[in-house]
Amino acid sequence: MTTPSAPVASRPFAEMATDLKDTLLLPKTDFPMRANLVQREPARIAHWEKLGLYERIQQRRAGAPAFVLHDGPPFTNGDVHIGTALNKTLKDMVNRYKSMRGFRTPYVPGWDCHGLPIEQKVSREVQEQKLTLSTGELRARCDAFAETWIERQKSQFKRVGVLADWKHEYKTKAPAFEADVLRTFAAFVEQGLVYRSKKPVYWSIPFETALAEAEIEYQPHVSPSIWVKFPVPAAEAAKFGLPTDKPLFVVIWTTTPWTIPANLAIAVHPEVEYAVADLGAERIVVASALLGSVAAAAKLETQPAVVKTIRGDALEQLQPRHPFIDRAAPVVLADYVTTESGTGCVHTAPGHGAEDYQTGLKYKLPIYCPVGDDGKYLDDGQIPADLVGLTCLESVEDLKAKKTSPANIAVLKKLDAAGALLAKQRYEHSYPHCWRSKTPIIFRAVDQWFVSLDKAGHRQVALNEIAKIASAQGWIPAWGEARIRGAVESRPDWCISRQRSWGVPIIAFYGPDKQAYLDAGVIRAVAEKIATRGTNFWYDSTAVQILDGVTLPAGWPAPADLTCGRDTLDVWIDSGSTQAAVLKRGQGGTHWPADLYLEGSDQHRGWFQSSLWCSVIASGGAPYKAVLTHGFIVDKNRQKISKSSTYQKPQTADAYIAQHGADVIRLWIASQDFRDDIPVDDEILKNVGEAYRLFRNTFRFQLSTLFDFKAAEHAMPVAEMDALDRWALHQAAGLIDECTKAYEAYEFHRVYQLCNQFCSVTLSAVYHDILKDRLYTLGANHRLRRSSQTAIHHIFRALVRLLAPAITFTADEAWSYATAGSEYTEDSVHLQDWPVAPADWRSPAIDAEIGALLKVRALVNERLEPARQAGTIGKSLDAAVTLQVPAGDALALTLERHRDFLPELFIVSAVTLAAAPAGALNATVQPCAELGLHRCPRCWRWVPALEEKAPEKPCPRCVKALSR
RNA sequence: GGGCUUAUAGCUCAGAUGGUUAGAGCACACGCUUGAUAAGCGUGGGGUCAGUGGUUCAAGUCCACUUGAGCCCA
Repeated sequence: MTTPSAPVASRPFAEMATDLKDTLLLPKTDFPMRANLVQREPARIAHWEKLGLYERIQQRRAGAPAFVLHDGPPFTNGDVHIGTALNKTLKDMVNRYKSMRGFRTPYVPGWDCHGLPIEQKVSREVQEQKLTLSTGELRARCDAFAETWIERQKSQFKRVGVLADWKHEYKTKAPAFEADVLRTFAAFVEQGLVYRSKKPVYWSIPFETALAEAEIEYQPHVSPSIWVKFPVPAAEAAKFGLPTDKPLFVVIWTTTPWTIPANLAIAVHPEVEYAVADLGAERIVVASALLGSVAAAAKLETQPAVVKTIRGDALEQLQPRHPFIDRAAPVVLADYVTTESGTGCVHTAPGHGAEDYQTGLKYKLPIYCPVGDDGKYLDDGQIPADLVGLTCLESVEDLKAKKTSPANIAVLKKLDAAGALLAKQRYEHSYPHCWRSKTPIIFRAVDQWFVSLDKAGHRQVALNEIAKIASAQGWIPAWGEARIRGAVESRPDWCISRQRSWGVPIIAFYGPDKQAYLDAGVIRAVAEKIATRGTNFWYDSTAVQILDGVTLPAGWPAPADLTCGRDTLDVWIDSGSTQAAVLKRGQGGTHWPADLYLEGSDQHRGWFQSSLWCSVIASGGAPYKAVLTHGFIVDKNRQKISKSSTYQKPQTADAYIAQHGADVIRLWIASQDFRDDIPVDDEILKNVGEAYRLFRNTFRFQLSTLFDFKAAEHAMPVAEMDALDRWALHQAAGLIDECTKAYEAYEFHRVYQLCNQFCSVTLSAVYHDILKDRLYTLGANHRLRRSSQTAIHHIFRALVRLLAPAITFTADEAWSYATAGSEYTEDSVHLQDWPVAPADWRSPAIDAEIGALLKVRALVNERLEPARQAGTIGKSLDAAVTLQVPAGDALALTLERHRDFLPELFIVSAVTLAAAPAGALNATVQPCAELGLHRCPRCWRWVPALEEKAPEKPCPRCVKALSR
């Protein structure tokens, strides 16, 4: 670090002595006007690291009550996005504010390392390199991938000025952390909440593996679409008041004939009108609106006559029969049924579709999936013998030959043979394909692990906790309560298993009969081993090795007969366990529950919820006392940036910082009401840049006017100070109050607005402008000058600290110049206490009086303007003002009392008070030059007479100043 | 389609419990200053408070609907 050399004594000596300007006490500082943030900030970060600023701040508050902001971990798969930087910066501002307020603020940053996006990225690389890796090898690559990004993100967070306990950071892939995730899982198991059931997933037949949404590609595909008749027994029809004199069928439409054997129901819309239509020999039920298209598909020559119409909800629990399997296909109701295509009667196979699954759960239908891992029909006693063993797969060869799958062909034949096929057509549509095999995927229910959320009353506990937090005003903004309440109330049982590799393995074992074995004690025992050896231990070992030394529960097969499960836990269990792995363990000096969680509003359904469930189940209560949320970054049209045409540049934090510097980005973050969407564009950042310069110049001006002021020597007791200075202190006290209130409410944008207004109006346009005359022209130790310097000194120290949480770099820089006289200091502004205005700063009487005078000043300024426009005066000092004052009222008395102060206040050369003829206040302006006044060459005021004896002929006041 | 939210000058924000001609800073225009100078000061223009309809003596502020936008879900 370099200290710039002082440029003070560099004037050419020829100008010295005789130059009156040199006799002025002009402002002087090394604090540069130009911030040069992009270049300079990294040096300050290095300075802070060398100091161990984070540790110093913690030491400074050792023993103080802690305020724990628990960090939600960013996902470690890319550069820090500007939105992520926004989140981290808000956290940093909260921590810095709280720490200055006197709290110990341990901040343990986290990293979310597991999950599909990383596994997929790594898998694609592996695929491109045509490698075949074991699960363990793949996981090692994922680990390395995450680690690389942790390091890069860390440096990017530091670059924005985030201060954190990087030494105690947590990573969800760390063995100790993974062990805690498993302990959370063990708590679920112990309470009997974990059960096994089926749920449909995307399934790749060639790879016999589940796929995630992100792993499927939509491609054009030709499917056989079929209209199938489900016979309604006459007795059933009669029950529902449907005609029984001809055979009656409910007609469904599907493009996946192979799912017909798994059909368990027919869904209709409760409010849609259905028609019983006469086809001559038989009658069919379809949605009235679709009768025409069904007739066309069936190639009927005449439009069938409608015998009867009936609303969908009146058909509920009608029991049509499956066309070729001996069971009913009950009519159920579902809102997703439309009359846009098909028949309005939707073939429902709960084991083969997402909506079908939901409906299945609602009607308590089995989640039936008669298709094996290999895509072939299983012999389960229900599947017709001639279908067993046929595959649903359309191989790449089939696709080339435009052939449909053997299963489809066989089902079509069976339907035809049963007389159930009303119509058949080629159907071209976009269909999901496996990204690796390029074959169509199927939707297929597989065994999953679920957590029951109602069994032990946890949902009620969670809802109670939500209410409790609400009654303590913990949801900020308040609507956060409704948001998370909705998520918690409507959440179905939690499916916690994933058929993935990059995650925490589910410690489950399978016997020879494929029976699953799960036990809390075993999970805990294995977690102990994983805590030291990492989860690869699970993948690299046999059940015998894993269970070595573990006492098995009664009824378990011998370890030699067990195999290890290959599912991993939903990553939301990882993130839901951070409160256990970090807060419960007091990592880095934290405590449970946290005082605050602070994330984007999407996390009501995400991390806030997963943390709540995990904490409620394992610990009986919420892991946070308050939850603060922010919105998302949008463009100037309030549209998400990804949709924006103007913003195609990279939206990384680094890209923004490289252009504006971290402090401008931080100030932008502080300037926005982050509870709503947060717009960013060049104009906004340009405006913030202006505000930044305003703050910087305010600091600079104040520093420069204090160049010869030493508080210990020159500071004046407030009671002895000049009225104007006491007015300024009163204003500053108000600013401190308001800003503190705003920080307490996390309304940083109010701080920004308040400080902006304070600096530009209260200080720059009024206070500082008026002060220049006395600061520059009076003797160094003049009472007024020292009085003003005392006020500036106090105001500066308050203002810098009020802004320190936001513009951390600049505040620290200004603080260093003020306290150490150089660019850097060890006693950083971030180690200081929050400013509190002493009682004697407040003087409402003075404030009211000066306030009244400032109103007159506004009038004077208005009257000055025409003269300036006319060219008769330039600066206001060139004018003499006559005030016409209504006699006898309060204002007249105030003006009279401050008569001698008025020229200084108005920054004019003379003020005369006169009685107002009309009874209203007015002001008239005359150029001093026309009044026979003389301009002092030193202070530029116009005075009745100059001191002719002095060589430079200054005014008497300046002569006095010079004589000191 | 559902849940939650949002809409005040070009930009960022104020506008308790409904009550005089809707405020501030920035930006903009026109000047001044050149002793905060890649700074500072003054004056000024600019808003049918997203739209429509209601309640009321009175609505940016309450109600309904519509439209745009965001997050989440389907």
